[in-house]
Amino acid sequence: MLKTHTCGELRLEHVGQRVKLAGWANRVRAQGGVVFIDLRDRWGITQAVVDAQSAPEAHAIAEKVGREDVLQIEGIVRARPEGMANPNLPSGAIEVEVHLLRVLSAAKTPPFDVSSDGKLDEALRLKYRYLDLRRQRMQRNLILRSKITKAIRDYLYERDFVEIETPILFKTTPEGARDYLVPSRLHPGKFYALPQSPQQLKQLLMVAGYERYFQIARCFRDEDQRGDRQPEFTQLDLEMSFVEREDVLNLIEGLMIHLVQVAAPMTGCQLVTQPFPRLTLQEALLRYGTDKPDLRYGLEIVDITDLAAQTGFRVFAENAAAGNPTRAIRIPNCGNYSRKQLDELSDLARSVGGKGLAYIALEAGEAGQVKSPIGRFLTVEQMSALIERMSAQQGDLILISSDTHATVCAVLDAVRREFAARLGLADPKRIAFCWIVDFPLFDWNADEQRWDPSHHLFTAPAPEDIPLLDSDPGKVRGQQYDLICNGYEVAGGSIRIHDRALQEKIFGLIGLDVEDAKRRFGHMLEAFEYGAPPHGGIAPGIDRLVMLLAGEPNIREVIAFPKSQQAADLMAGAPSEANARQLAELHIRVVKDD
RNA sequence: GGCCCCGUAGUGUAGCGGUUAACACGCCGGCCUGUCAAGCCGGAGAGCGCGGGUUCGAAUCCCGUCGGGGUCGCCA
Repeated sequence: MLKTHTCGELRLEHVGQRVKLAGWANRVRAQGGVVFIDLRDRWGITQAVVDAQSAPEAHAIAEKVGREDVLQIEGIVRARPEGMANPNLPSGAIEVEVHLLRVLSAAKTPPFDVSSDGKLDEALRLKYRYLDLRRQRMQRNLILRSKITKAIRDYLYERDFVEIETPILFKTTPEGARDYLVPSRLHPGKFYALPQSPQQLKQLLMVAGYERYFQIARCFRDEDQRGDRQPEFTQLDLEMSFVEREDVLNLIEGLMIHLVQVAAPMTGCQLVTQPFPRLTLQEALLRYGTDKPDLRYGLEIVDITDLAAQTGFRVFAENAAAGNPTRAIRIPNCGNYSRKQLDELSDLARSVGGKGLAYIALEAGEAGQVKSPIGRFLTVEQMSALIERMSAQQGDLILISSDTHATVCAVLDAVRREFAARLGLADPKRIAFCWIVDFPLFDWNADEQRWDPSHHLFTAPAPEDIPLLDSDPGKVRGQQYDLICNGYEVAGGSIRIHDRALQEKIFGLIGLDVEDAKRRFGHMLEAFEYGAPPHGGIAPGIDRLVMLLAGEPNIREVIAFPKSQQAADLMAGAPSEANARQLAELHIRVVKDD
């Protein structure tokens, strides 16, 4: 080894030892007769001291050392002189008196400062990702990710799960997200698809009798990017046989609590509540306006449809008559908002499809006025009933949306998140999980005049709702569950259909005829005829989970080599053109768009 | 595909119709034996992503385009 110790481990107890260290020059402070070099490796920073008197050769080299040069030093660990310790450095009580200094690899001046976590242009970070990854923030995040992955494996191996790999080259499934296709050289005109998730394969592993399977699986979806969505991402894919919903939820809840404990020493994250609250989808929409509520803060939605219906404000009355709701959120201590600020909130509402946002501002103080553009349509009694319903006090702001259920949800969800940000309510160190259950099995697709699966094709209906499949499919609940954390969906799963007849019935309802179904899923249907156990599973998104545990705002921060929003690798320059020979072998002709 | 924000020395920013295009860090040279965001002195380095237009005059205004980010659609 070129080093006897890491740059993070030397302490007072090592004083007097002869050591070899190697790493990068994090910062260099030349001070005439003595040069200080902060030597950095994955484990930390140790100060090397090169003295012109005692080590003239090393000193001559040290004077020319630049940032990010790769160095090896040999010397003696010594306590720093009285008053010279650096309390900001774990190794700050000691330093290494250098006798020998070697430059193992000189570095060009890097395009940005590797020794700090300061703000940088995203494109620059991605172009020089290997330098970005040297920075402390990214080192911490990737090491955290590794610890989380190991903790997941440990947890599941302890519970007798089997880790099994499934193919990356698989079959296209027209449902769901857009597939990434891989042309076949041996089969002209045919394509593999990269898996959107190993969904079918893990169910087949249940048919195969493994009973408890998991995989840290790479998944691919050719859809537009977001801060929490990359074209390739990693799921903990998991499936169990002979289980019911409770078994899966309990297993995962235990795992998540464990992962927070694993991450906490590195990131200071804290679990907000356990056991995890459970909300039905409907409840989540009514109270938070979204199927992925952030429970780190309140700002809950309150229904005021009955009160609004009685007022003289036409929008409220007409909506109530049409069966549409009016709901509101109380924002504490924002009753002094200016007209301009309130107008901006209407813009926010419009940006998510609303027509506007009514407000009642209760100015602070004894003499505080009630300001509201709809005030003149309400009697004094109606106004006070509304204020009471909202539990509002002087100084509060009430924001009201009246529209279709879906629009009211969208508007008040946006309002809620906006004020959480403005009021600093979403502390990234706090981790608030909740389960969402009781999803409808189908959504009505008005364009195609048919039912679409709201989760996926293999989700089992709630047993008591099976009769409704014939009479009222929209009312059938699926045995589906989502795990939400801090406003992000971090896992989704379900109990699956293991009965061929029921599966065929579902195919029928979503407009797949028998021939179609056989062509696409014949292997599944056939497998179900050979003794399929009842089974179910879930797939937590590891990128999102690590992002949240790390307190990061997007998943690029926890992925070593992420793609840009245009799904490009800015470092290597992917995607790139294939040459004529490659294309010919693959039986591909590229068509230029106009 | 729509909407919004950003693009100025190596980096982060300022400048928003007339400036020798500014500041900090970094870089180069010098001084310095206890620094640790070292300090002090001196210096080099951009014509403002790219293309076009408006104007006497454009980094500043307009159009297009490229790149990055956010968001709606999309993501079973």
